[in-house]
Amino acid sequence: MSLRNASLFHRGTALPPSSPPLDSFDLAILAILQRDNTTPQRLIGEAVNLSAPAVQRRIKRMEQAGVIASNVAIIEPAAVGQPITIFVEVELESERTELIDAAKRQFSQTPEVQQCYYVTGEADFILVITVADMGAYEALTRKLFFGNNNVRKFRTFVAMDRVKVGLTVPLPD
Amino acid sequence: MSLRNASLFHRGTALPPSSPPLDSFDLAILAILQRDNTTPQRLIGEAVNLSAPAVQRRIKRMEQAGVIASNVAIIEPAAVGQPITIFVEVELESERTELIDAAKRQFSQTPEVQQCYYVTGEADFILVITVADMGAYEALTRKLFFGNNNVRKFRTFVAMDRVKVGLTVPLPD
DNA sequence: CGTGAAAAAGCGGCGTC
DNA sequence: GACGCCGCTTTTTCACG
Repeated sequence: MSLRNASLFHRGTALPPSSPPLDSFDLAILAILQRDNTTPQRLIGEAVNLSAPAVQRRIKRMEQAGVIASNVAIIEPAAVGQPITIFVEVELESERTELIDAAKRQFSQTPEVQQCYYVTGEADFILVITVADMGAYEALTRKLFFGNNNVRKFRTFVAMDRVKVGLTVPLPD
Repeated sequence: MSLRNASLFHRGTALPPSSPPLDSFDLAILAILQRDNTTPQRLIGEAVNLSAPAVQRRIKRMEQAGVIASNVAIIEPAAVGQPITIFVEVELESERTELIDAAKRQFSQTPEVQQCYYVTGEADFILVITVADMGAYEALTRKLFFGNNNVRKFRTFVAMDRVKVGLTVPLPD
């Protein structure tokens, strides 16, 4: 694997170099927010033994530090007409930097591509895709893979069961 | 492309029966909330040409219907000591129902396993795992895979770049 | 669905340790 | 520097038309 200077931190959202470490209060707050970020600061304060303003200051600090990346509503894909989830392993012909970057760009711009990771191992990319039906997936493969002559091969895994939908990060005790 | 959604059935994750279909207002609201669910209802109302209480009623309805699965803070894994993301394809020896279910249970209960899908294709499961370092991953493989004699083999893909972190669902226009 | 009032939550300053 | 207590402002919530 030709590892160029791969910075694991991507996108300007890297953590500030000198961000103060998280204490147990911060972790307790995060544990609540990643389950339900509509929880009032008052209740969070009671749960962690802190006043509401203290909770508020910590949340704001963690947002600015990038610890909290965003606050979002999680939508059930089936409810908006995308009931099928598919994993795809993509292997490229060439791993030249420009071609890798071109692939990243194309995958990023495709709305059906929910997640795209550049990986080591026997594949170069792993994609998580949601579609309305297999016809839509077939059309997508034509555009993304067969229509791209830098794609050597790809393997498809259709999800039959979403056993665990991890949004939660395992927090230290 | 039809505006209305078609039938939405996907195994266990079915929606409550007879939930009213989503109209273009609902979709516009969802598009905002899945990007930032702290957006005031007043601003959402201005964006979609609706009053704040109307927005609020629609949001509540979609929450109860399961269209909005949850409201969460997205945490940067690196900030909480889990900078490494790994994909794993797992192939089982036997696909007997009890063994499949046992595997589902074990993966679900493992905190490092962020996502777990039961899939068709050349593998049976695909896992998304976050860990502090490769030592932690090696320990995990011993527990989950080498320590489980129903696991025939597994393939590891270490993420070098999170090109796209899709939480957003592609909404119809 | 919109209007308007009441309740609640978010937000900021100030004194204290 | 961080906390807690106080107000003020904004948002949420729930009548009713």
